[in-house]
Amino acid sequence: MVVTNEQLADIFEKMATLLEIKGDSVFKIRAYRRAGRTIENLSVSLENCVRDKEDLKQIPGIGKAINDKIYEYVETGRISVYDKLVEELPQGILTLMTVPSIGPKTAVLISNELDVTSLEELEQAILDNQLAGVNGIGKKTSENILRNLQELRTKDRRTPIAVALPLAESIIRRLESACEEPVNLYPVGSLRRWEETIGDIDIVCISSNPSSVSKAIVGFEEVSDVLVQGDKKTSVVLESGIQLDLRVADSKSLGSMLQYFTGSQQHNIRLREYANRKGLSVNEYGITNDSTGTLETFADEESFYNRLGLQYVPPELRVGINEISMAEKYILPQLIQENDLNGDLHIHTDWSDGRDSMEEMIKTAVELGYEYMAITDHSAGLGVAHGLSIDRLETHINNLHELQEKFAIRILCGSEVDIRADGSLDYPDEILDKLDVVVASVHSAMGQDSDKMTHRLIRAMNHKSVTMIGHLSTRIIGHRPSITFDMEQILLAAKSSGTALEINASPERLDLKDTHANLAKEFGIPLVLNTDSHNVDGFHNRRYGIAVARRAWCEPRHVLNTLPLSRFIEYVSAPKPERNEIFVANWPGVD
DNA sequence: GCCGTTTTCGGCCCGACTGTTTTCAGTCG
Repeated sequence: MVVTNEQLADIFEKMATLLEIKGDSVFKIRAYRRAGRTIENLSVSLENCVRDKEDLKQIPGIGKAINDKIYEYVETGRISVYDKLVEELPQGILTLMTVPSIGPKTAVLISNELDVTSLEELEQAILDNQLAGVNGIGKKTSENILRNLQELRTKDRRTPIAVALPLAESIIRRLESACEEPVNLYPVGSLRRWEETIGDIDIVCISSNPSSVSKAIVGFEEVSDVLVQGDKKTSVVLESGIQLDLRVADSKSLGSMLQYFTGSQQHNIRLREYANRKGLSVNEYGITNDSTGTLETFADEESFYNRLGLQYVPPELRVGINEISMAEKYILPQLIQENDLNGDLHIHTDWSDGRDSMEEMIKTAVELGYEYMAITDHSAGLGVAHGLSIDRLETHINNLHELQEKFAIRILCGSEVDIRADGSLDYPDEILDKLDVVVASVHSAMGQDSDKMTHRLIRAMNHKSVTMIGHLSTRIIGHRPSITFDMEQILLAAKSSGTALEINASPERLDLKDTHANLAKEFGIPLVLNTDSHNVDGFHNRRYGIAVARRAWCEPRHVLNTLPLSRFIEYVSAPKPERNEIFVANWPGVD
């Protein structure tokens, strides 16, 4: 049986909920929940750790009890304590709690009074007027539950960041122009932490007339429902099903507000625990000295963190694992930024399935200030993408050489070459030898079992012409799951063969994902941040790829295409086994 | 259940809003 971290995270999250229903200690519940979140964000596979007999207690938030339960689950596929909890609690109670506004207390109440075990039965019971009137539940609560229940069915729980971010940006622009008084709006929450999917759009607002902002948002055409409208907080649901929370702040405490609403919740809990140990209490308004009772406010986040004796923690790192203890020692990484990139090495044109011409794509790369780029149209095997036959590829290469004369950017000849089912490449060696950059990717036979897929990928990596593996997992967020393979073997092979791994910034891919990119970085494998652009707008997706790299704790030195041109050329010109050494040597003075 | 430069026991983040309550419990983030 394969055990994924997601399964383990899910089971501990469920356990926390079951204990909540049972009315167990809130601290025990919090410990399980925290363990679940930690496991979710882990880059190593716990299954592998168990097989290697590693001590999981060194992971923050995992002690003896949870360590043993993870071992039990990996070894037997069950956790007996969990099974017992499920058995002793009413059937279907976890399902009831998936409805917003139904917490543990309400779930127990509904379960006891109405004898329902599914959402369909609950809906019917409410429609039959059985819920309103049950102790503590009035007409309004009953209506709320019904509405939340029905909404749950129609909307996806989380929205991809590439949908949520442009939407938030547009709302912010429109709110700014809709208000008469000057207003400052800041996206916070999972959006600001650049998570790959977003729960709600959270915005912090500063204005001399906050109620006018609240009024403006409620009046927007696409608002389908108003959930909360108070002095400090307004929540609405948009037609798309996305919830938007607006929170009013005072400019003198903006730093604390941004910090608090950026989260993550887990980070904030850790931060407040840390502050408590120093005799300070933290809330969204500032920091209170426990002995004097005086509240100190902060106009920006940096001074807020510094007051606590901490280095500023970039939002992408605020996950609540070990960033606070590292900030305490001032050893957080200097994360990569968009302008660190000097090139893009995965670009399609209208020669294969791209929309824009080579000239247009090159011009855009020049405008971005890049020193180099690789044009990498598809290989012949990918018929649907109008892949290039050998003859067309040779013409393509000649055309690129001619174009090179006209542009002040180094244009590398490349290809995104299909990795066939057996791990061979879609072009013969003679033509691959003529290319500067080869992105090898899986586009077919994605259902292979883990062994077969692992061997297939390793065979491709061992090819002397393959510069990097493109979008390793091939997942499409929300549509297609990752292919299955043994990550550790892939990383070992990438390292020994001198093959780089791509972070594909295309927002529906984000592949490698953050935890895998982090693992690759730890293995010392060069990462390449590519947009996989199919038109000129595609280049701007690099911000999503940068977010993945930042969430993976990457500095510029971990990413190959931050190298200046001469050093990058030195890297790709060297035989593969020598490349890792060159990559490391090209960043002198860092360990 | 986890954790510790005060601790191996005794702590454990903090506030806004709603609905149904006449003072607060439940939920959410």
